[in-house]
Amino acid sequence: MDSYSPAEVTARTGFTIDTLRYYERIGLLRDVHRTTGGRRRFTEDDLRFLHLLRCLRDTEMPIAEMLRYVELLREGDDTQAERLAVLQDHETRVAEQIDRLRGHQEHIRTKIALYGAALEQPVPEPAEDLARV
Amino acid sequence: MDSYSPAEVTARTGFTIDTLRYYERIGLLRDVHRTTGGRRRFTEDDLRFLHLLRCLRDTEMPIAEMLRYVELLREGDDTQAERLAVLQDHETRVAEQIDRLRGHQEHIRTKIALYGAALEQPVPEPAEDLARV
DNA sequence: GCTTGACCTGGAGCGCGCTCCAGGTGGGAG
DNA sequence: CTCCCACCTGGAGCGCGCTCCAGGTCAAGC
Repeated sequence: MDSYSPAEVTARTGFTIDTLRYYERIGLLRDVHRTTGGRRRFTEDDLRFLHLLRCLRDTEMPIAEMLRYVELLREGDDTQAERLAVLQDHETRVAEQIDRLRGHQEHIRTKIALYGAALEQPVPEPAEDLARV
Repeated sequence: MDSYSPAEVTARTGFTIDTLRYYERIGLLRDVHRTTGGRRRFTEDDLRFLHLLRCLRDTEMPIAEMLRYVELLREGDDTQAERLAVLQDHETRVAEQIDRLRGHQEHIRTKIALYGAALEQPVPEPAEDLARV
């Protein structure tokens, strides 16, 4: 079968089993198959969807927005434009986030360079200045 | 005077006054000056330090690690190497973070492109597939 | 001198996103 | 058949980083 136990899914997606159950509880995962005994079986599609969730979570999309996305999915094909908009808005935020991070990275590197200089010739650079950049 | 009221600092750093008080409470800000009446007055150095804090927070440094950094600062000049190490470790994480974000951004863009294609010629691309990337 | 609004303190509360727990069940290995 | 471990449910708890509140004080402007 191309179906996966919770343990296999945790291995492949990095979500803990508790997180998978949580996502199902709040409606982020829907219609997860069960064995007759009630154990979850995840499909290939579930896995793909979980990879998308991981991508969105790792880029700081709030769960509420992911919920909105799955709600749109559930409503069918005529919500495609809205889903696209959700993703585009998010992509914009991710791009901004990357830019901001790069700026901050620059700042940190500057500070690192100052420390490097101070450690090489310790006397002339008053250490107090290091708190000032 | 080159000293600033809480309101001026919130305007210049983006921290709320509650956050400033919180940072002082937990020891992240130390020795903030007061007027005789007990109101805070922030110095130029405080501002510079707050900008560093903002940079570290925005790049996801946990507060516990920023506390370690200020503790090292407090301990004096012979902790410079350790402070440098803290910053270098962090810079590495920031770089990784940027790389990961770029990967995820690529994924999102791919998905956006799929939606774009589906919306332009709606028939041949089954909408269900959109959940699969 | 009075008003008014920014500011003070200590402490409680909150929102997010999980994470853990108790107590019980399913099902493959030996 | 038995064992044992992965899995189940509902619900409580947690860690982080603030954020808000009550009840009071300071000080600039009129």
